[in-house]
Amino acid sequence: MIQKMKGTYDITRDIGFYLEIEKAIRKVSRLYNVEEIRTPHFESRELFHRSVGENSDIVTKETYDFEDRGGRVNTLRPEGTAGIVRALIENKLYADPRTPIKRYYVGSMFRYERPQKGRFREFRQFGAESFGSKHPSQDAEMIDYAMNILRALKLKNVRVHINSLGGEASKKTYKEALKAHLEPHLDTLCQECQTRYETNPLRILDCKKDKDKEAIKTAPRTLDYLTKEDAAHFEALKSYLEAMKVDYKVDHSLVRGLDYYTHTVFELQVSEDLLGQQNAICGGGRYDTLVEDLDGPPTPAVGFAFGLERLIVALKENGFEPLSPSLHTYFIIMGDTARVKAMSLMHRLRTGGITCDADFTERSMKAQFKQSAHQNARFVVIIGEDEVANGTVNLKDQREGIETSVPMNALYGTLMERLTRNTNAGCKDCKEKGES
RNA sequence: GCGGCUGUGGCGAAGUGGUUACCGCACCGGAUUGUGGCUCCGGCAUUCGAGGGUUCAAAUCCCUUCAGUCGCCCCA
Repeated sequence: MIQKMKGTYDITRDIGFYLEIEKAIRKVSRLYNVEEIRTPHFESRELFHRSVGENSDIVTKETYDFEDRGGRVNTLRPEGTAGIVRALIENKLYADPRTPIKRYYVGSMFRYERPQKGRFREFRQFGAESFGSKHPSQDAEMIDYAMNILRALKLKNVRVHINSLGGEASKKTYKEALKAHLEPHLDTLCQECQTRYETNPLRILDCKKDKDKEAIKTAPRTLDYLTKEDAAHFEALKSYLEAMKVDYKVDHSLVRGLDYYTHTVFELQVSEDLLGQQNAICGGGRYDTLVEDLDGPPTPAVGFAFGLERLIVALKENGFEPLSPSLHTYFIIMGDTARVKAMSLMHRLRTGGITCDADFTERSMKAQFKQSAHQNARFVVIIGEDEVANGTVNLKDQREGIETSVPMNALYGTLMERLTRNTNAGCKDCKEKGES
């Protein structure tokens, strides 16, 4: 038997979760005036090397690279931002008069990692980006937007962690201060951190291995090295968050693994007993130089990304139940001539917006009734030789248990009348129709 | 990349060398010749993740491999 590739999965029973999440995404994104964008699942390898960072874990050991028949070097996208930025530049979206340019995306990302709880090789992210504003209110709006997605899904107990790395100047002086501080303690750090000391010293801060070591505990904090302007940006962000009643926690160890972040970085975390070390369901931040680094015009930007698998684990723990599809009518068919009539009637009902299904396997009547129950059908329509002869069908209300004989040509009208009579007691589909 | 645990029908789950692989749920058929949910009866894996080996005999022992899961690293 051919099996799915390691770290991938088929969405079968959980499809309802994805549909509900996508629905919430569309609804909330509209409120923030954010449009969808869809970009390719693979890009040139160079794009990710230049954006995510040559020394990031993602690029050094996690990308799916392949050479195509034309000799081009492709990479399956490991994250969403790089492709969006490329599309922004290539399509000159920055020239759109409606600025900032705000776009969201939902789709698969790929990283070659050992799968575990909340982590897959093909996984799905929902993310959003805003291009063209360097104002802290834009950072705040993005955080509020992300939190509102969770509110729409009724997810509780989410903590917002924020920190600031500052702009280029702040980052540089901080990096020097950090290196100066760490130098005498270098030999106490883990092997990997000793390499990071040269390649990416910031990341030493959130190393789990060295977390409790003296050198890390006493390390300087990014916030203490911000320029006056950068510090003001962070303070303003906090006041906007407070204005929107977004609770946050300043987290000095939050530096994040992608090289392109500047100023604000943030994560939305659920408690560790749900997802262990994978408890960040959303991560994001500002990246003011990335567009320029990728040969676009200087454009400040801020964005975030959700891991949908992790979000679903959290939703399940919160008792979230996607709506299960319900069926208006199930046809129970006895005999070939009845089947012809039934097909005709179902076509008529469906044309008028009534959902129906029937048995297509010539099962016993008993089995067909069982099936109607499995399908959660509100009504059962019974049609056999007698009914065909009389031009009627038997209509049974499965909730009330009442069965009546209805002329075939009156079936649609009768069903419509009964389905819309008491919608609050009735089917979910009708309720939804009423809402929109 | 490293470590722990696991892999028996659609699902859950017994079985640790001996004959046709317990059982439960689900499913199908019948009792009830056209009315679900309850009850009763019957059916439903030549095969135990895959491949190889040991043995008179393997789901059970050995080797290899694949996959799942949890953790480390890191990340969404």
